[in-house]
Amino acid sequence: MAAEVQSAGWGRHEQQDGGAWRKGPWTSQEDALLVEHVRQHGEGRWNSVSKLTGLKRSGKSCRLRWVNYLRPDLKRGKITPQEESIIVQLHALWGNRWSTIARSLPGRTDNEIKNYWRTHFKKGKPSKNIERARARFLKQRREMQESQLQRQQQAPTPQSKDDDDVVVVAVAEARGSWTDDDDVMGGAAVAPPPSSPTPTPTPGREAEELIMHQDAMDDLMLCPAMSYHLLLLHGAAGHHQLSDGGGGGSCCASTSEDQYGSSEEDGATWGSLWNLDGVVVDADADAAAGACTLW
DNA sequence: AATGTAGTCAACCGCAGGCAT
DNA sequence: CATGCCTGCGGTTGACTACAT
Repeated sequence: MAAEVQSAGWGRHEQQDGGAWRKGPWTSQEDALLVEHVRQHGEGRWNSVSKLTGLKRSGKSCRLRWVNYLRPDLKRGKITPQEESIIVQLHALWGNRWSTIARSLPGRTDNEIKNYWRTHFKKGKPSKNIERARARFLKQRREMQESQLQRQQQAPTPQSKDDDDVVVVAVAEARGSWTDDDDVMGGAAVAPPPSSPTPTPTPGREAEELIMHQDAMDDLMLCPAMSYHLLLLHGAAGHHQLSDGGGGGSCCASTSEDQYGSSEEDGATWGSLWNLDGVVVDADADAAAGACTLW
């Protein structure tokens, strides 16, 4: 039922003025009309756009155009290696849930990410950067686990809970102080799993979910920035504090432009975090891992 | 310079879930 | 509770561009 109704739904207000919806590329005039409409009425109510603006576009088309092209917070330009790594790792975690992945990449649309994936990974091999990053993350995770083990052996803490559980809870608690808009990797790290699209879960609820998805959290450790957050929460990152970047809550919680724009110093921030180009995956990889200063 | 091929991107289509009535 | 509508998502397509031959 839904299918037929739905298709009809979007085209239902059909034929405004007896004519069919316009299709194909948008003109600048149409864009202007849509932008003006959103400016006045906000997002949503897409089906009313045609009535209010005279635009001969379906609500569905209007929404798509706005979301994928006209939104002011969209980031233009190529996907950066950092973003690429995030995409790959989140895809490994979530599969083709492009919208979920997109939420971890402010300024990028699901469509963009989807296209990028299809172009770069669908039929080909992952880039060198990705392979390097994967190798490094695996290695670093192993080292982390080893160091944790050592810590536990050397100085058993009064904590009754397993370390990983503590991390999970800490992440959930920290969530409260991070904003979705600002929090790039934080969003990624604590984004609800695919099966639980909770709009605004309470911290407690979220902690519960995260604990429930302990396996997923384990996978998340593959992502350097996510792991970084976890390390921060463990107090293992020295002077790097979550308060860095103000409300952002982390070194990588600045705005999208800040992160990937042309800024060199921001590039340095990411560089220190990801250090993709300098990573060597060989016998000296240990040193390379160390070169990732945040570890 | 012309042609073929691959890559990229915008847009469409169908489906499913949520919400209101 | 059932029905219909709205919105969002993922898959797919087609046009355009860049590059190779």
